[in-house]
Amino acid sequence: KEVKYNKNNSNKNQILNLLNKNIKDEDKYIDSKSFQQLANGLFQAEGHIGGYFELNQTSYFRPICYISVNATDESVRLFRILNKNFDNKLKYIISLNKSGLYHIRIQTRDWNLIVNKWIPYFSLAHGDKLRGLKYLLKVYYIQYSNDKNDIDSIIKKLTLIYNIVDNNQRKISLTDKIKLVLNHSYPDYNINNINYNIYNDYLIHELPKEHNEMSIPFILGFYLGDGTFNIKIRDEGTLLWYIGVLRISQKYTEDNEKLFILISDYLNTYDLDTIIRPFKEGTVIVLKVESNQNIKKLSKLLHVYEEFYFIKKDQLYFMNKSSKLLGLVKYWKEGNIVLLNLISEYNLNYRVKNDTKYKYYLNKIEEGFKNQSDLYFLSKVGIEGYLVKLPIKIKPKTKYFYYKTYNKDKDLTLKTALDYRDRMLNLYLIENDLIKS
DNA sequence: AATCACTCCGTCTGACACGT
DNA sequence: ACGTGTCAGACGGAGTGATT
Repeated sequence: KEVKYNKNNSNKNQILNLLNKNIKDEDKYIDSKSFQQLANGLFQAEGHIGGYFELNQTSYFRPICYISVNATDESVRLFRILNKNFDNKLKYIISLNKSGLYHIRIQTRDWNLIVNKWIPYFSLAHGDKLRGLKYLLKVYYIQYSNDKNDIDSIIKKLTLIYNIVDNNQRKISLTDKIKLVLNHSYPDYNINNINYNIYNDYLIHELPKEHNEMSIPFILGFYLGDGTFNIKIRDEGTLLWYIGVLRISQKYTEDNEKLFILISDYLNTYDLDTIIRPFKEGTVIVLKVESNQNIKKLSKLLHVYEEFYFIKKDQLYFMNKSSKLLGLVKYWKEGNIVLLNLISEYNLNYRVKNDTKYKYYLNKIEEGFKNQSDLYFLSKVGIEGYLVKLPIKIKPKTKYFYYKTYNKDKDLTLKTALDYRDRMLNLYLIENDLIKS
């Protein structure tokens, strides 16, 4: 279980000390390219590029780049590895939120580090984040150029700054800021002469096509930031129905839609289907991996990067484990209960919140299977005996139990077949760490 | 399954302050 | 011009439940 840092078990200095420790030995062998892809995915989701002005009447801009997440032992581990890629020059900011949980920001406000390290490192980002980095670089070149104080440079720089974040919360509007700065440096200049349309041309409207690199670690990192996985329990008819769903939601923008299509196309090459849907009257766009088949495929792809589970460790183990049962428990009572227990244990969305609900589901399973035949996964073979065919991967795909082997005792034959079926299913649960032996 | 309505609180995005 | 500590209001979206 991942440990969350809250006001009862930690203070700021303790967390800071942990962050400043060296990375763990086993993390020293992490593939740096894969980790960079993962970090870029996380940056895509939780990263920020922005900054602020020192003074209202000047255009001197101070940048801020960061990634922020809840403070847990795993997010500390993640940030330590990330910071090692920056020669440990990134700073940490720790804050306590209202519910008593700590939050960490790994950030820099250092132009030098941003231009030489941050921007190159996060060049695998897409859409608005990539655009933001490109704008920030342009701002840097203007701010430190010889003609930085030219009217043209000032307006160009301010225009770029105001477009780094699509929903900026600046107190002064772009036109007011331009007026303030120009008024201060050029009191005689007639600000009514400014043609703002020209400066919009400095913005990048279409990102270059070379940035279409996609990878499983990037998707994993993106999921770590903005994704969620849960299993819905549908309670209709006589039996329960379990549906695994992984979702990543983003604010609806053209950039994000393109990114989702890129991810979707990439996952398609692994024969994995996704659904992209607008949500909340088109303000949000959601990428979903649904259906038990798709979840199983995704689970296998992600499992390769188990060392990168980080802040979604619990959720991803839950996904890996439950995907061993999704789709095959329909006629299998024990499997049904184990899956229900898993869902209850991980306490995720559509959680089995309280005992009453849990007991209700358990009872539903008991009742549901009363009406089902006990001869599931087993069929009669003419007048010769029985055949057991299990939904799991197993050495002989099917196993026969002939009457003649058991002295033509049909009841004994059936019992042996059933014992075999139950034993193998139970073994499957044990081997996949779904129950204790 | 899809969609809608509603609430709450956590994060996002700067902003301020002060030192050198 | 730049480093750094700390703060806060607004907005977004997670969570929830109901309906079709």
